Amino acid sequence: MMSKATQLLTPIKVQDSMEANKPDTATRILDVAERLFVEHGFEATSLRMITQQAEVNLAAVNYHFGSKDALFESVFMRRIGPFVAACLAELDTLEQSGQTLTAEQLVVSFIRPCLALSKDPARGGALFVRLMSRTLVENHRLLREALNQQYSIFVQRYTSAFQVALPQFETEDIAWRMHFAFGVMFNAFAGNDVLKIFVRSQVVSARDPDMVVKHLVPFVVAGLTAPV
Amino acid sequence: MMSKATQLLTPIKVQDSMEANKPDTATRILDVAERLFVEHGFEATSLRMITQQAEVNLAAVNYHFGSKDALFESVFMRRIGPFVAACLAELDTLEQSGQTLTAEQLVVSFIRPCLALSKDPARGGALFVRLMSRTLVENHRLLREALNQQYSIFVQRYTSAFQVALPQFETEDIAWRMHFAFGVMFNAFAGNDVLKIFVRSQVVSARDPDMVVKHLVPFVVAGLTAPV
DNA sequence: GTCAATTTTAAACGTAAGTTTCAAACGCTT
DNA sequence: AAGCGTTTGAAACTTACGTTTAAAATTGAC
Repeated sequence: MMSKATQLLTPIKVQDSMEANKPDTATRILDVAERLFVEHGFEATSLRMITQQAEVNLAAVNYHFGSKDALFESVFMRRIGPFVAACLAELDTLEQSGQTLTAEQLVVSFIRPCLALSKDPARGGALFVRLMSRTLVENHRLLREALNQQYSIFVQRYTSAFQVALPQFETEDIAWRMHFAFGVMFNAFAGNDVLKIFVRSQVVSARDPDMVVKHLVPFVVAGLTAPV
Repeated sequence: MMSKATQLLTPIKVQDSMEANKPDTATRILDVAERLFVEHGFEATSLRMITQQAEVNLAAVNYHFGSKDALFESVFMRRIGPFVAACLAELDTLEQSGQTLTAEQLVVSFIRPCLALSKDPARGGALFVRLMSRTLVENHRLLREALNQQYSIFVQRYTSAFQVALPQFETEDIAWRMHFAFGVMFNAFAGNDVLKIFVRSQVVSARDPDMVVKHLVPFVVAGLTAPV
């Protein structure tokens, strides 16, 4: 699709050189929808906002994805697979090294993909972590139904790894520690600053990924390994 | 207001004895709106859902509160004042005791009001913590504008207290630690389980306040006091 | 008991939402 | 160049939203 202005100025062929690197309609919709869903939430983002910013026709969403719900699912699913794969690859590398794994190594194995994601605009940067955070508190149908449970391997692998790395804890304690640890890590990368409820800006660089990692690792590792 | 059935059966007076303990219209709207805003979010909650469940007329919201936006503000403001006051009262008690405060005491001074809130249905139970969590990630106008900054005293008091309790850290480190600590505490009480993104249910009792506290305190205190 | 102020009611308003339609335009194979 | 499946286009449709209106009911003070 071309913008109306471009269409008038370049009748036949020149548009190719000008817009060759422009992604196709479906991708453009996904990119814009991802950003708007993160910024405004699912309900507050209208298809008209998406299609206008993506410079596509309103009907394109229903043509390519079927519905607004299905669009959200596509936005989410485009990212989660590669992300989980990256974490599991980190775990594989660690476990194949043969050394006895520490909690810190496991934390870093999760943080490294988060950091890579945050620094790669081609994969949406930190948008996906923020999308997960929103999706969680918005309690989307997508999360309640079986669509996501295909990634239960993520939790299983980390649970097993932490049970080995923290043998002094019972299974239930491990679950609680992971609950807290992944909670604080996800929220840190999503830039969710609860203290903003009470004061304008507390941590100025809360969305600088390198700063997050620097301060996050000691906090999480200490929390994970603390005596019960 | 009476339900239609009641109206038919009890023409004049008996309704008083049957519905004497029923809160007035505005309170009923606030109670239902609080629950629905938490469950479905601001945008996905319609005034019709609220007024139907509250058994009041649709126009009652605009009559008593002015608009849907103003209703949300009223819902939020009804709870935040007493909550912040409770935390500050805990801090006052601690500081007046004269002893040198530990990070754990400060953590508990925040957790105790959260726990009291979670166990008191009359004040909405854990709903308000969940509402704060949603309000934060939904980035409400209410939080961006000056309405909330009247509670900056909350952050100031805790910052000062932690600077005394953790003298080995610089101001910026304290800010990061508080950022993480309050993040994990709020999310724990809100019952936000990020691992639910990947698997059905990890921590079964994640919304049992006593269990939360039991596991939360060691984690947070260790994270706060860990060496940089 | 009366009257004024407050509250509740039912209905309607204008707007914006997601979705559908169908013709036009495009891209590709032959 | 023709033909055909795919994609895009402009417009309309249905529905639900927040809000407003004005009459009716209720309440409280005198």
